[in-house]
Amino acid sequence: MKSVFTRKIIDGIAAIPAGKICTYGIIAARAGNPSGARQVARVLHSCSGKYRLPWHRVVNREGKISLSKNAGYVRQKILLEGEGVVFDECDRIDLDKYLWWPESSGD
DNA sequence: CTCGTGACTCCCG
DNA sequence: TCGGGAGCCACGA
Repeated sequence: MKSVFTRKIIDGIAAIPAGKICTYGIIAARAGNPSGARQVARVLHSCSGKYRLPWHRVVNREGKISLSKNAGYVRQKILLEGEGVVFDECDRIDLDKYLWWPESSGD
């Protein structure tokens, strides 16, 4: 862990249940930085190779995968499909159905 | 310590 | 409505 902010991001991602997804912005906001969506991505990159996080359950605001075909887009899609997540004709995920929200801890 | 970057997001044209 | 540009903030060198 580097900082609490990063830690919260990791914790938030790790808290995403299978078959569900979350967006960078939400995780960043829950971590304490609504504008830190990019940091989430950064953390993901770091954690994906260091920790064991469900990075594949994290998508952008449109519910789509931000990765490139040559990056890991295919792998992420496969992983999600393997968890029961389905993609629409636009390779998108139904945020209304699969978008999961971190625990508000009762706020 | 300073500079650069990035799996994003929002706003203006 | 679609497209491009700038902002954002933490982490690595």
